Amino acid sequence: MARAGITADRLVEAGAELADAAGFEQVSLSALARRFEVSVPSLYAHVAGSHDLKTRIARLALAELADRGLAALAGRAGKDALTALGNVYRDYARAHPGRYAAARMPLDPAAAAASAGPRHTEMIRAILRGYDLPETEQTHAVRLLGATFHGYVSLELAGGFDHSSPDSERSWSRAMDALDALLRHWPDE
Amino acid sequence: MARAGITADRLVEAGAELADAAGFEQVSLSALARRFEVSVPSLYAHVAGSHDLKTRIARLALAELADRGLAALAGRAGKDALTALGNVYRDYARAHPGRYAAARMPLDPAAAAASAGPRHTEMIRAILRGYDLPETEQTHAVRLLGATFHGYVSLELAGGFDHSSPDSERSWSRAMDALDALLRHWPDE
DNA sequence: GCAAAAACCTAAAGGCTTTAGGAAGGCGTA
DNA sequence: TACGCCTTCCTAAAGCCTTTAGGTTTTTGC
Repeated sequence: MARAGITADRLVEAGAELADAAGFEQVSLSALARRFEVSVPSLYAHVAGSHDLKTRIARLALAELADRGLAALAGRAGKDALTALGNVYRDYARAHPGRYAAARMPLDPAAAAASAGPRHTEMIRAILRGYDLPETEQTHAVRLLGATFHGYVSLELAGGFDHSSPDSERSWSRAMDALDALLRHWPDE
Repeated sequence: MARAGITADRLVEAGAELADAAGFEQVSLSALARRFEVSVPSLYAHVAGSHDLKTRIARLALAELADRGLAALAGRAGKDALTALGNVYRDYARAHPGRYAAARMPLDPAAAAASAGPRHTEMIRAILRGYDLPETEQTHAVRLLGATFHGYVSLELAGGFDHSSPDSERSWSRAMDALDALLRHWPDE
């Protein structure tokens, strides 16, 4: 019988597509085996199991997000940079909801360290260079920005802002205005 | 054989406890059947299935959160109220991680409308009364606050702030300072 | 006290993961 | 070219989960 030419990367890519189309929780070795017309145990030659596959999808998503973020930040500073990075997260989550969900999956310390996670922190730190925050406040601001980006995107994705006016587009724009204002007038300790 | 005296409420309560102890994704009819020493199909007399059970746990969590929020807001205004509500979310999530995860589960429109979700929006709106925001900006601010609370708590719960200094406690406190400052100096449209 | 409703049961089908062990395709080398 | 080995793929089987179907026992209420 002809070989299907499966590799770990092809599995992860197909898993990511499935996640975007049907939801991250629908990703299973069974579904991928059907997709590649191969028996389920065959997949164990390429990935160590279901958890391994999902972890790889998470790392793919984190890396894609970091790549896009870095590209968006190039040549921008201040509010321009802030908005650009925010839009990268938001647009990615809306275009690839399954991948975004994967990126939020808790990774064990080993996998987390090997992921693009730290690059995300770096990107937000880079934005802060356009504002005038004391060194001791940097980490607090990074956490607040990360939380707000993630929180907004995740609530919007869950449909929290559907069917209510004003539309989410406008709220997002005002959220960026607000974060910019906050960073320009960061409260004293 | 003696009856176990199972009711939907007891199932939901046990499910919530299991979620807090082992994680929301570990909640299953099988686990609860073992817990009550009853066969799995018996549970279908009380809940409509696994999804129904999880939805009920989500609604329980939303209601508990709203109750605590309301109690915390009584007699407070301004930054005091802001911090109090933020702490309710954060403390609840840390004390009941499984329930908190359940509360974040996407509900179908019918279940969402019957849940305590709208009360949460009301609570944040109440906080805004202590600040001077134009009517048209209220919804934007509600969304930003909700997103930031949820985002921070969810990142912290996922361990995002572990093993890095300064400690999360301090960042949280500064986040409350920052949100207060933001609401006092909300940027013009 | 008896009927009906409610709580519980076994049986069974179907989906998912994972391990064990066997067959076949393809590549490197003699 | 042909041999052998590694890798890819297979079937079989066990274990866990959900859900439906249909039967029995306990409890409740008239």
